[in-house]
Amino acid sequence: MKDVAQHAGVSTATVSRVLNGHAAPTPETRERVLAAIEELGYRPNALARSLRTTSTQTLGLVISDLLNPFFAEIARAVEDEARSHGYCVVIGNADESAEQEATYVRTLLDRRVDGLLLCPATDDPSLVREVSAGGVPLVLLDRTVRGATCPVVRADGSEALTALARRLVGAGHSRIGVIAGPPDTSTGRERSDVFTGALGGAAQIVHGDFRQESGSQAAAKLIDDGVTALVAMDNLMGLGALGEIKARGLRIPHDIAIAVFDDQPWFPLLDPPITVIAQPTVEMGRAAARSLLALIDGQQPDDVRLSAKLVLRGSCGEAEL
Amino acid sequence: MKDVAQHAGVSTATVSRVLNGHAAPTPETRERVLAAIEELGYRPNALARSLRTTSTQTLGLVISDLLNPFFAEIARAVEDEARSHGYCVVIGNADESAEQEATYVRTLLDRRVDGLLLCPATDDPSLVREVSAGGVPLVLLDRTVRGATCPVVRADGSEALTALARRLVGAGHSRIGVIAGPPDTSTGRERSDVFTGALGGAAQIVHGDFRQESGSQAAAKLIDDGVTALVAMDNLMGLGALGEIKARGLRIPHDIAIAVFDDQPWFPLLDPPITVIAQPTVEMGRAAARSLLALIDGQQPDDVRLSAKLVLRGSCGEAEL
DNA sequence: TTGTACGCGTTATCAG
DNA sequence: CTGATAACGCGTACAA
Repeated sequence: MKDVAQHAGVSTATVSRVLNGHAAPTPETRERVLAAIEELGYRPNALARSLRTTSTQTLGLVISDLLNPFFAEIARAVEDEARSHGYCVVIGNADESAEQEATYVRTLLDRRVDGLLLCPATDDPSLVREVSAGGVPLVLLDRTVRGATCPVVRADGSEALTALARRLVGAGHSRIGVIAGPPDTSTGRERSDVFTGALGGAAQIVHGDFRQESGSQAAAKLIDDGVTALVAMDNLMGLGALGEIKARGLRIPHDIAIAVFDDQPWFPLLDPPITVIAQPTVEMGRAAARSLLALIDGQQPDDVRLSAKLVLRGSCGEAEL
Repeated sequence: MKDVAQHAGVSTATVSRVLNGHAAPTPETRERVLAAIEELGYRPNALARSLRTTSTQTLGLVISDLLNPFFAEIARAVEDEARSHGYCVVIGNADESAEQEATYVRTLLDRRVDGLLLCPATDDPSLVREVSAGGVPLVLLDRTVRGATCPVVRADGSEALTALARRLVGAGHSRIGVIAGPPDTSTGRERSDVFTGALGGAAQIVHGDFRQESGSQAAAKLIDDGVTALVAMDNLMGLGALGEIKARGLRIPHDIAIAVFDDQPWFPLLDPPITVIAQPTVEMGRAAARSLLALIDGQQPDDVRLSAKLVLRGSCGEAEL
């Protein structure tokens, strides 16, 4: 910057003013500064700028698992929305580990992100408290924690899950297996609670960890137990369950019905296509980003609940109804 | 930091020394400082630290498309490797747009990442030159650019593609359709060049853009032209092609054979399972991170070429051979 | 071993 | 409209 100033025959202050679009500088000096910048290939140091302004124009996003397409979609939506407001997003991948999540959150805070978007790995509120204590704007995404005091953006699957339960019961299923998420996550508990509630308690539940492998194992256990329908509460566990079904040579929906929470582009390719509960991922990501930006702006955004939708495709025997 | 110093009855210099694990401070003063840090919940400002040390312990990764599982896997591998070396990764999503790619690269440079990993959207070398001119360590990943002078890490699909070509010809296919990537990307060109070369020129090529929609359109065109086999040079275009095949009610491999570049966890679930050319994504990501760290360390890492492997599953009529 | 003082690259205040 | 100058939070030579 000093070089640029010298080159243009002005002070660094003036260079700064040109850079920040202040009204002050004469068109003529502005021209000279711009020319010098161009010639020297000068680029301002964002670190120094942030140190001075205490604003990084950056949002932190800590997600549970980058390899889970559901979160990848959310990440992309967050990024789109943020960019359209002049913000950058730094993504941290917690890999469904509370420890790694905490590490990332602290790293992002140390780098002074202007706000934080968090998909909590567990419903333990301690990390959330830590962030709040630091006074950093925080929004929870997809999952919540016990006694959360910050805005939460998530999908509401109640209606869809209830409809699905009715559908399965109506199709004559009396032994239904639920492949649920971890009991210490809000989505892991709520989805299976709502579903089994609608079922009237006639379900068998196995908890997985939102990963493919756990879906296979849970499916194996439930099939051995004689269920005639399987509901996977996450796309990765659904993938695992489908693999187990295929490995056993079972036919869908004749031998076993299946539905999956989260839609994926390849579900319609299977035979029969898979019935799913689709979450509005893009809207969730965008809404979360907007809420966080509002919070940063000093406003008090409300919680957001977007509803998930049941998409019937045939894997629950819909065609036969 | 001043607060901590006061609280512990020392100078900020001593606090700094404790923070950075210098040998100097007495165990006793160290103890006091640590206590003060704990009590005040002090966290060092990474911005200020980086400004002073000119090192951010951060790697930039600009990828073509976060929603493409291939890149998501790479991103995760890069992150794992980087973290194990004490580095953090900032991911930028270029969305297959050269413009957005350039924006992200500049943003990352402005934030003074210690090095940059780039999956170039096109083979135009100008952006790469710009980075190199800035003296920032740079490694190209998956794709290269014309006249690249920096280390490149990528998969070599020649052997697998040649084997696939032989297989298809051996199975009696004489009209083979290739769904290639954009001609202005190295992977878009090379894969179809190698494949059609091995075929002896008897292929019809349609270029897509590494996205699902373009895969459907390309497949439609090629099927209309009467091909009996389809090879998609990327998993997303493969997804699109499979959708088009399903929509037309064609049977694989009887009516049409298909193979896809990139493996995906759901390919084995289809009936028949899809034959693929699998890239070593994890190793690519890790190798790229290692190369970049070596470069940052002042070494001169060589290019890395990992070989992709043909995985026969049945969608090219292997069972009938 | 510890403290003082300077500088990293910016922005903002205050004179002029 | 422009130019000194202080300050952002930290690391480090230098002196004590």
